[in-house]
Amino acid sequence: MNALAADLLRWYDANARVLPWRSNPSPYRIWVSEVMLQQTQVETVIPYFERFMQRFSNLEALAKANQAEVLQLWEGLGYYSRAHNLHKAAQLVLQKHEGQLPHTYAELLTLPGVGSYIASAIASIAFQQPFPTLDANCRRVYIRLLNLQAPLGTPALERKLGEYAEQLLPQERPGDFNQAVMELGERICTPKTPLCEQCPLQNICQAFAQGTQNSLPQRYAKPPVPHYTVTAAVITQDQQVLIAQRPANGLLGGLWEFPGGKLEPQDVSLEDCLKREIREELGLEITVEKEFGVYHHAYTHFKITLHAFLCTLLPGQSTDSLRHVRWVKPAQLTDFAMGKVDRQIARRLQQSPLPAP
DNA sequence: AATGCGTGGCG
DNA sequence: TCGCCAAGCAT
Repeated sequence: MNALAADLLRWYDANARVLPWRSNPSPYRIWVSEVMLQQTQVETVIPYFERFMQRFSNLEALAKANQAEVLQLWEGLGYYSRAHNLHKAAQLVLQKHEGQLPHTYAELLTLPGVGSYIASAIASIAFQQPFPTLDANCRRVYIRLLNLQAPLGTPALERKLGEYAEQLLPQERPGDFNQAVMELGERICTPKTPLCEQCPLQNICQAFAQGTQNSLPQRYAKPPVPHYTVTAAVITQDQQVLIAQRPANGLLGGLWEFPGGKLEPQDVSLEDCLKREIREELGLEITVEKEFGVYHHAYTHFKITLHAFLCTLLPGQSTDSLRHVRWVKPAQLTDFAMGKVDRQIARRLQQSPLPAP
């Protein structure tokens, strides 16, 4: 084993945190943890993982679950296609692999939601196979060790990182090595103000030697994010409110919301915007009664300011033919998975009585 | 291959 | 307050 791997594994053995997916590390638990950890930090994932495992303690339980319940347990974690893909993949494994997660990298890669990182992570951590992981932590650690100045994402850099990861990976304990690099990146070799004094690799780190660690890795500047004004309708009737389910794919796919949409140039007012959106999306005519809060939120690629309004249906309007809407009492809103803003609106509804008919 | 996809924590 | 960043994947 190379000296770097030996040093790092020694550090890991002495410092590795106790994490739920490290105790009782079944392939299923490791898989779920890796999907949840995608673009999401360890501290955020822990409570979600615990709840998920309590409800779906094995692959078969997950495969047989309702999609709605899976989504509900995922609410707040974001990137909801992960939940859809995980659920689909569990059903696929149950049908075609007799409930056993495949052992090979190539087979893992065919599962929906499993890409090169997660396939390597499962193969190495669950099945002790020598596949190097290359996530954001590993990239940062290797870029600093080698003092690489190229911006993230450039092909030459990616190739170099892949070769380096391959070269460092020990045949023994590949899964622990991968986790050690990631945990070093998360706790010591952090994006801002890394704790180089505590780093077991300080003496071989070229960025530390040059004093460049704080400016690595380099990135391309991100384009400015657009800001939209959005309206949402809280349509009430007989002490119930109308919610609508979003399309299965795309932003907040499959989640429930208070219907509405973006303010367009032709809208002369927020009220105008909301009436138009409800007409276009649901074919319903509404009366906009009263403001119900202003909400700010930042998604990955844009920001919104959302104006919610209490509304009522005009006489003669019916929702009977609409498949993706439900009338629910405020207390029931908890049963429907929602994004953050709509959940805030739902909570406010649960705290304030609806207007009397 | 460039872009869309959530949310929370941090400085 | 606000931009940055995170155990990436799909298309």
